[in-house]
Amino acid sequence: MALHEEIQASFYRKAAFEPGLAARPANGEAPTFFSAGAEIYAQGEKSSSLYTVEFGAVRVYRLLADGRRQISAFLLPGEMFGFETDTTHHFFAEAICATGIRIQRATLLQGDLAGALLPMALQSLVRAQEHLLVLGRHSAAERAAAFLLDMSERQGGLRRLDLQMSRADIGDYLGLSIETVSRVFSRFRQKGIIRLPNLRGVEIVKLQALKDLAA
Amino acid sequence: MALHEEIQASFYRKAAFEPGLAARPANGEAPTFFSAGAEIYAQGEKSSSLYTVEFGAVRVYRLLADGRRQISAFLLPGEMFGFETDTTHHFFAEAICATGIRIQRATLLQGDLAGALLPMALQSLVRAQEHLLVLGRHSAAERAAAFLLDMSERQGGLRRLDLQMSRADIGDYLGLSIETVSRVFSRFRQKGIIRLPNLRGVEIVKLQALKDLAA
DNA sequence: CGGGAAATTGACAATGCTCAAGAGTGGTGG
DNA sequence: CCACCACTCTTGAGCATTGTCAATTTCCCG
Repeated sequence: MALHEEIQASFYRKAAFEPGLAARPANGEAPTFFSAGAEIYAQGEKSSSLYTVEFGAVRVYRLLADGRRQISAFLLPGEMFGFETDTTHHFFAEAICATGIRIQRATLLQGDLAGALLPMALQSLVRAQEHLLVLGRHSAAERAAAFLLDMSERQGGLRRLDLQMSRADIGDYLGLSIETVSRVFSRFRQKGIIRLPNLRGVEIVKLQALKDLAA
Repeated sequence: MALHEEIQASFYRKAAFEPGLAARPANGEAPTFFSAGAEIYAQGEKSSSLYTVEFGAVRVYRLLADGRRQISAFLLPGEMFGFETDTTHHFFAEAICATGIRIQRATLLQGDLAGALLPMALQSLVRAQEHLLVLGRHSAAERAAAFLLDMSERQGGLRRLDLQMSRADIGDYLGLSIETVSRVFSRFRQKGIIRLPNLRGVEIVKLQALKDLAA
């Protein structure tokens, strides 16, 4: 059984006992499954849908010709992405780990739904603007602290984070090299601010220390 | 006669001869005038309006406790700003130079207008995401080139730019110090890519060279 | 267990920042 | 109208932070 099938099956098992988790959108579409690294859409592709993360995680990014990458957003369950001003995608979107995505065709989004969409778009805008401050005016340590706090808050203040994304992903999100990300995390660990129980896991020990750092 | 009154008077004088310039929005509201440096709104203020630049230029920014500033956007004539997810402003907005702003109360924006608003919000989102790439993964020279090209394109491809904003503004927009901005501009001038006819003016001489740099 | 990818760590280099001094502008008042 | 003055911009020198390159270790996952 392939990994994503395993996940899919476990999702449905869980859904059978937790009806809220399986709540369907008004149009009744079922989520589509993507395994780790799978492309959801590519830059230049025609855009005609909106995407909502059901479970898993997504990275949305742009590439430069020389291979530099900027991840503009990580999307967690419940979050929506794929807004475009025209009919073409200007970004790549990939599943970071086994991920379920609910896809809504844009044709269903005319009329009333445009109004419902505005808050989601504004949410993305606020996130992007917050991110601008981090990239423009924060040191490496401040960026890492802000990232950990953001990820924690977006998971309801959870202190044990399963980040899913690699150091390369984090670096390309924060505008840092993987080595710098690793060094900052190590320094945080040495100071007892966080623990790194496993490769992709982070536990926040001194929350206030992180908040002080995030400035 | 105070500066902004002078400006306002000159605007109306000009308007008398150029009806197009005095064109009023459908709701008939007249623009409000702000002199250079005047605050349009402040972080933490209650937000109940949307703003459209009629003439002049605006900077929207956030401040950190230690004085670091990140300008998230410059707004030029015809562009709209002030989108918020809740009823509080999360940014400061100031006039860069003598500026006219059309203010629309949010109460007028319920219903149908929400749909009309979405494209404007998405436009802001795209700009912010583009800006993320610049701040995260571009060198100082690439940032400056991207900035000049963006300003030029937003003015219809004009090659002689009157930037209005100071080096400090540009630095806080690009995540660079004023000295670095100045040095990069000087290097561009030495290479014959641009000319700097006066303090706030830039003339693009080798457009392609800038485009190559912007990567 | 073992292979391989990811992460960590170290040494060095480069980019951009800070501090400081000097030059150019443009606005203001005499 | 001109000269001054304050402010911004420019330029230089030294330094700090972060990036690059490389070696080593750790951690998964078969």
